[in-house]
Amino acid sequence: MARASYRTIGRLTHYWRVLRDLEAKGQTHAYSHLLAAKARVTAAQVRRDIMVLGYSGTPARGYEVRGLIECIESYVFPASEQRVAIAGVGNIGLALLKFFTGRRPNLRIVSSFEANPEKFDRLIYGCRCHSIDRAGEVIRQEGVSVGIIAVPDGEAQYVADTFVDAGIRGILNFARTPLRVPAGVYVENIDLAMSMDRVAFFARRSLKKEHAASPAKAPSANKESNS
Amino acid sequence: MARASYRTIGRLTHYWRVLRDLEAKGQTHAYSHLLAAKARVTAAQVRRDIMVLGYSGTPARGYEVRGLIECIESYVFPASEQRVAIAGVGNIGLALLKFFTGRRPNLRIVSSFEANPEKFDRLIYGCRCHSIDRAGEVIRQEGVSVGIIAVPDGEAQYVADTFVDAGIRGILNFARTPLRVPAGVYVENIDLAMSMDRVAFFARRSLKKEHAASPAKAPSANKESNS
DNA sequence: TGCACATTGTGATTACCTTCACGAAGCCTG
DNA sequence: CAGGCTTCGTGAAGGTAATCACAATGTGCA
Repeated sequence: MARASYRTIGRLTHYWRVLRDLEAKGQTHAYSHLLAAKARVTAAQVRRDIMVLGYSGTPARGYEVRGLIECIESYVFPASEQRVAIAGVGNIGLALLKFFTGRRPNLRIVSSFEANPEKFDRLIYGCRCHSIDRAGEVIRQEGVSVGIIAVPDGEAQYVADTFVDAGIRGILNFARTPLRVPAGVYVENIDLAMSMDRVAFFARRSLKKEHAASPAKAPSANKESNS
Repeated sequence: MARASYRTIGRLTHYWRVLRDLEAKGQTHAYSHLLAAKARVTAAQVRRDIMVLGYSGTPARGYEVRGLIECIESYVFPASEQRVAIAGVGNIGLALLKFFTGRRPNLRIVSSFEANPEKFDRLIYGCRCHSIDRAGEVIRQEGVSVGIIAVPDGEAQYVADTFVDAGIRGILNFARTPLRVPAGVYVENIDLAMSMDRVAFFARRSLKKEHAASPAKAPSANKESNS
């Protein structure tokens, strides 16, 4: 049973969503073909991904929807509440806080941190805002293991260091700074400006190709945004 | 001169940023080593990426900062204003609108679309809000080539179809629906929930590894977020 | 002027995913 | 109960992107 890669984990959460839809529609079984079509991947890819779960379907019936859902849940989702903290409740940070609140199973943003004293101690979407200087203390106290960085680029490394020192092992980074973290700490970067530039670039290229009447092959629909 | 891949384009925009910083500090030349260190990639990677630009450095001096900046700009950034439209000015959409306004060179969000009539015709960050039903018309009129989708999942495909029909060739998709688009249209997906789940997963795995005292090898800091 | 050194540009290699393709296995039909 | 069909599980092959490693090149110094 191979170790799940970054991409595999992403797809598994996707299958999970598809399976929930199928279950809501009353489907009890699903073939890899069906999952593949709904998730826009190949059937072989689906089977490979499910392989890492150690879950088995049966030829002729495919995968049992309920069983597979539970298997994915126990594999990729936290068994008990996993706590998250967010640094920066500006423009993007606020939107993320609102977006994530109550949305992921067993994942909860419990604290936010800010440099701006005006926001200290306020409750924002049910989440207390602290000074970034108290981050270490609060994170340890609350048992936070995941951090979101949504602060200006220049402060990102400082926040990351604070996070790591306090025991955080996974960081979702929206700053454009590539973070330096010790081995074993997972960082996923989402660089909105980079993604925007890239989309604009390929849109232009596609238009050019059209003019040149060449078969217009863009890297096509898909990628995950990270740095 | 190889064709630039999705990842290469991303890194080039990153080098561009690094180079601008260097220029601001008065540096006139830079070695691939230096750029690599600042962008957290390998020197060979930097040289390969620069290769696709057709730009050459000199052994002994490395790359000329000013020249390389201009070369990257002319390669990845629009030569003249490229117009963007955004569908959905809810939580995330609004944050994006605010985030992107005036931030990228020659890239401007000129219109927004909504299903909610209350917002029609309002100006939001200098950008007029239209009914989604008028999207085709407005997009053609304004010459928009890039679209951002920040609507609820269920509406994403409809918006994408409208965008594509109107001539949009690149889409930045924040909905969790994998979009079906014709070949030649570039889609970059940013699935925030998926990224969050993934970070949480690898954070847990890292903690577990620590307990198991195995060498804790996470996929490590880096990835792009797309579907 | 010529030598020694550091860096570039790039063919070759490696690593990682994805896809192919096929043996094994369960179900349905007759 | 047996045959045929469809699907799963997975070793092998293929593709793409990153890394290695080295020849070529230009610089500064003696």
